[in-house]
Amino acid sequence: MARRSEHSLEEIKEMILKAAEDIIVMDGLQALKVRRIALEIGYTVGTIYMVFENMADLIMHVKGRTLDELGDFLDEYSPDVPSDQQIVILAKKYLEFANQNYNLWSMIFEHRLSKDQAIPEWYQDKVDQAFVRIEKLLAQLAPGYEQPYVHSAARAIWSGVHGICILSLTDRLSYVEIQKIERNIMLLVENFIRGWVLTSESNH
Amino acid sequence: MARRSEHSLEEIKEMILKAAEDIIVMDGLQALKVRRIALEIGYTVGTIYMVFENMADLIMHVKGRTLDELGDFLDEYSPDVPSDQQIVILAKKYLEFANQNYNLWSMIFEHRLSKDQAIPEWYQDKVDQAFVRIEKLLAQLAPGYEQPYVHSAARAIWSGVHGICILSLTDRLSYVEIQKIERNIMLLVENFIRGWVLTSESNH
DNA sequence: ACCTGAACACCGTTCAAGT
DNA sequence: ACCTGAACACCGTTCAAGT
Repeated sequence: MARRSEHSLEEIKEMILKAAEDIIVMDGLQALKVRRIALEIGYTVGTIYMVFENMADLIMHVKGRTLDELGDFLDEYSPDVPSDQQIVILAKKYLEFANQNYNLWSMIFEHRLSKDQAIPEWYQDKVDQAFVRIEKLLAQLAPGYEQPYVHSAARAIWSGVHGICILSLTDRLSYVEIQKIERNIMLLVENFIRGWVLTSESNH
Repeated sequence: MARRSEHSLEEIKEMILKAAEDIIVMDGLQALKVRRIALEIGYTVGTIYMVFENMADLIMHVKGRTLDELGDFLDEYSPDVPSDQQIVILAKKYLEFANQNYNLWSMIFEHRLSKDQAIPEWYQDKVDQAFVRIEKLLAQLAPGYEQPYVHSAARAIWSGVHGICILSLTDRLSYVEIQKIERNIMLLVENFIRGWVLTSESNH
């Protein structure tokens, strides 16, 4: 025992994160235990505390990964359509990601760190990267509003899309059910934009 | 010890729920432990299992209570204002409740029961009572749309309001910060309604 | 019948001890 | 230096034993 050096610390860290993700995808966040991760990667519990401070730290890193994946997924949007349709497409992609990766996605919002623990800066950056990027994309599509107002509108409509997702989605829905949610998202986004553009025009 | 009969089972149940609520309000759901509840009500842990199946059962009852309180609070809305303003007022009241009772309110959405446990019927009824009532109120304000379409729109805009709340709120925000969130809610609701009424008019 | 509290299984975390 | 695994504190839940 001890001093195996079969894997570098970086490799072990990667193995742990991969194992944790697998467990969450299969059985949800509640099924994530140190001993199970240890078993899955062929090390003992102590090893996990070599590369992560504690469980909360490990979970934050899994959440960070999911945010990265979400960002990458949303970047694959197709820019060869009318502006107002792009928002709908982006919103649909968000729904698709949330549905396909439900246990990982919902974990981002379910898990709250205890009051004394501050949100790590690197994590907050990832949140910003994922969501502010969305807001920027939406803001590009805006008519001649003032910058801060555009930002608010983007944030409002995007929160709205997220609200529909979080209240509608459960573990794994059928295609028909997803289509219903898609229609609700379109309802919200299209009517909002229609009302918004209308106000813009009457201002000029 | 044993056979005290100082309180009826109903009284004990009430004491437990009250203690649990107090703990959650003060220190959040994570601070809720059987032993702490037992200490607070002056009984031992075994007693709690006389009136509740387990912790999950107890938590569901606390969530049910919060839903009742939320419903009562929203019923205090003032009907002596223009229809389109009523939605905004209702949405603002929702934000107010969520902010004032943050730990209880967020618990409704944070806590997920393990996969094997089904949602109790009485709890699902309370959810419907709280949220479908909102949807009905919103639906009343609608122009001459078809019934199912009105219902979808109500659900969409209400999910949107909830989305803004869930992404904006944290433990206890200042009055200024709450006002910012209020403005985002108004932005979403007012523009949605404007766009929606517009479509309605062009259909007739 | 009502309530206790020791006992159990399981959890995250630590750290002296091995190589 | 790297890794183990026993030990600790704490958790939810049970149930034989008291009155």
